[in-house]
Amino acid sequence: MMDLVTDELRSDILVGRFEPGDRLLEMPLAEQYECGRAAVRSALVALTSEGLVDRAANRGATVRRISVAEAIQITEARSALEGLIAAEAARHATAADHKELRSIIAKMRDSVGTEGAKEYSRLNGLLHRRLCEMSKHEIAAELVANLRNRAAHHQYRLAIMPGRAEESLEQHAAIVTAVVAGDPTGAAKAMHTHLHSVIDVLTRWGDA
Amino acid sequence: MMDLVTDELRSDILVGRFEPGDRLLEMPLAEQYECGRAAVRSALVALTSEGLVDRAANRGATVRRISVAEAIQITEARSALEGLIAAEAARHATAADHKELRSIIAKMRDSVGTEGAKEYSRLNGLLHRRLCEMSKHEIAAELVANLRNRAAHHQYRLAIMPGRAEESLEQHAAIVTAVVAGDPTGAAKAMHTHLHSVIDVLTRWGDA
DNA sequence: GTCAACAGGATCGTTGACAATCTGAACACT
DNA sequence: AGTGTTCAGATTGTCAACGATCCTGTTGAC
Repeated sequence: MMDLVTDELRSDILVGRFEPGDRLLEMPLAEQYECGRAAVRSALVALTSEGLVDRAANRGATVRRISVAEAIQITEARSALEGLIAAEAARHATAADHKELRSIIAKMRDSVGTEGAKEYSRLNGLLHRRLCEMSKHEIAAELVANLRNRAAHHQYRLAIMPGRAEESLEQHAAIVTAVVAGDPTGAAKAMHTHLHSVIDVLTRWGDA
Repeated sequence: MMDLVTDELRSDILVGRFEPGDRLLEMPLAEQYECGRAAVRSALVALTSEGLVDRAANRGATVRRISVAEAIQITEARSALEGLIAAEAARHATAADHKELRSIIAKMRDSVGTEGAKEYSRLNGLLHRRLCEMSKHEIAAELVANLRNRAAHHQYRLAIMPGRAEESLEQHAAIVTAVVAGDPTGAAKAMHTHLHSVIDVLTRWGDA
């Protein structure tokens, strides 16, 4: 029960059921998840370590608000780590993995014009997540997953930017091409250019 | 009191007061730190999120044991992140920072032949930590600090290897030279070669 | 009208006791 | 001897209540 509450609360924060700045009162959460205050406290401690929750002594917890400046730093760190992941994925990916990656890119290409940004965003997340798994680099994968969670809100705002999908599609395709070619340094470089283009958008966002 | 216990327990694990595999029973720890079981539980949850403690449901917590393979992955992730940090440090370091870095290198050079590996290891840690602070990159610095903690045990075994200090001294000097020169890509590269030499040692260690 | 002191409410932090679960050993059975 | 079973001990998970702390709105003096 204890770990379940942690997962549910994290999930509820990530999907926006709780927004940045919202207070996370122990008693109401205990009722909502049908558990005791102890389980909620445990979850809040864990999510604080993960950087998703702010906690002040005797003043309670809130959903952590990530500034644009922080989102940029998070993306910079992701760039460093996902470069490593892309390189390792290029080394370890199997033929079946190659097929799956190409299939994801194809679906992304389909969803660009037709459907809303939601499907493209889902495929985007799926691609990055599968690359993490293929890299067999558990440490880097865990850190990247955490960073992605922290900036989830900004990622979403970025995904619905007009024209953004077209731009990022080619970058994603370049990453997959390098991984399929078994080119570690090429894959890392492609990942860097992709995430640095994200940083560019965030920077312009911060100035405005 | 609650957060204090977390810090004390983490510190006790890092300095080896508890060794990998040791059980962390709630009741004895509560007596040792003169607090209630709740505070200990809270600390165990937090340290589990940090990767320092293993917890199995209803079976208690132990100090996490890091294999050589994991230590290698940790160092690879550090290489990616500290490359970023070295580059940012090269951008942001002030004249006073340059002076301090050169002073640390000088002290390292002194301690190589004369004193035991303990002083060199201390300066090594200090150098990396100061670079993290100078980079002004809080996100990367936090992640690196965590990774360093996770592999603390292996770092220590590595530090007392004969001849290791001489080899790593020149690598550290190269990093500082690039940072002082305000050369971000050079600093990142120097950091990469340094940490990849650490990975080499760990790899030979793993084979043996 | 402004500011400090104060009381009330809300919320967290801590404690102690109880329930649930796991571990290991003793024991019966084949 | 080997295997399955039962039971006691140890340890964690959960709960309810109490005390401590902080925020808010009000009161009163100046």
